[in-house]
Amino acid sequence: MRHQWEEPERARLQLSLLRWFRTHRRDLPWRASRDPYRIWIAEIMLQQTRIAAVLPYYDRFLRNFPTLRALARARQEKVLRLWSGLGYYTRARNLHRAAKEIVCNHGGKFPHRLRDALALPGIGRYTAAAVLSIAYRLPLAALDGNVARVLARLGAIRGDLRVPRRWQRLAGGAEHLLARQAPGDWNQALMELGETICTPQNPRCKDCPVSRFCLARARRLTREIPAARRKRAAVNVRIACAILADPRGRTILVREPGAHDSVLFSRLWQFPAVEVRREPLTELGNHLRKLWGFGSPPARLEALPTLRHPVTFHKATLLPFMARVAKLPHLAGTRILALNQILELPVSSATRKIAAVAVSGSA
DNA sequence: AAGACGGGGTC
DNA sequence: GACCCAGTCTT
Repeated sequence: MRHQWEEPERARLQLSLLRWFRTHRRDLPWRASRDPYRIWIAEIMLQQTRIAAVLPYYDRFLRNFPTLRALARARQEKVLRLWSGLGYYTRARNLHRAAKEIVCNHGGKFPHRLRDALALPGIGRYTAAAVLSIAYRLPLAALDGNVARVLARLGAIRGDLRVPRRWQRLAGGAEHLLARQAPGDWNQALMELGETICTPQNPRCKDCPVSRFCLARARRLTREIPAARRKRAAVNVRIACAILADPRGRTILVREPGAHDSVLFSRLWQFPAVEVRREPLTELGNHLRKLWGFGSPPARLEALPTLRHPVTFHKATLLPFMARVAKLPHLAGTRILALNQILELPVSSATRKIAAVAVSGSA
């Protein structure tokens, strides 16, 4: 990749892609301004997450926290609630912490220096480069999954792009190729190309503005590049959970995840749950007895439809059980609220799914 | 260098 | 159902 495009070839490639971007640039909410705060929020939400998934969250988040200072002032519970369903909840926790640090150490303004940005929690090389190049026009190349794929094809780089050695090489190529007169546009152009044209499968080379520079295309390697990521073997888990309903239609949520289900419930509010080894009903009953302490948990648990919830390599089968109880216990680390109002607490998608079957099951 | 961390679009 | 995404952090 290094020195692959010497002048004037490099300048031609840059102009071709930048011209294409000016006409194909989509109107996305975070492109409406160059406010570093708004760009930062977008970049964090977009980590490992598609644009379509982010869209409904982005505007709502900015309405609730219009400024960096507003975010820094907020309660973490509210930040997580607005992140609820988006996944990778550490991002929200880090975002909140970083906002506080920026208020304390940088006067409430997103830092201009690369090393200051990198020192913030949740901001790595990619995000720092993206925010600083777009908001402040700093000449930093943003290397993400899309850009890596585009560069690998342009330079006919084979093998797993994620191995550090190869990623470093791609980063070098990205720096070399960076259009320094318009780094923000350049980075976004590369990402946009990767997402809409230079896609993982069936790239639309016919529509590609830089196909004539592409070594993979010349060598008919677009299908081989990039190499597939190696995948981890799936692990099956069964989780039994209890939806308890009192006469007023309220239920109880807990925030004491067992070690096994942290990935499912992400240390957010959840229904009382236990990983099933043998017999769901018995084991869930035991779990509830422990939760209740010396009181008496519900006697009859009614099975609701089973749910599948795959997350990463975990293939979870959720076994929801519903029980009517006369009175819910008031315990530390628990919350009692109406079943149809659990979205007022930060919960994972698994908890949302369970609540949905419970609502339809109890109707 | 490898693993953990969510969720859903897309083919 | 598999693949993979506008990655970062920990071990």
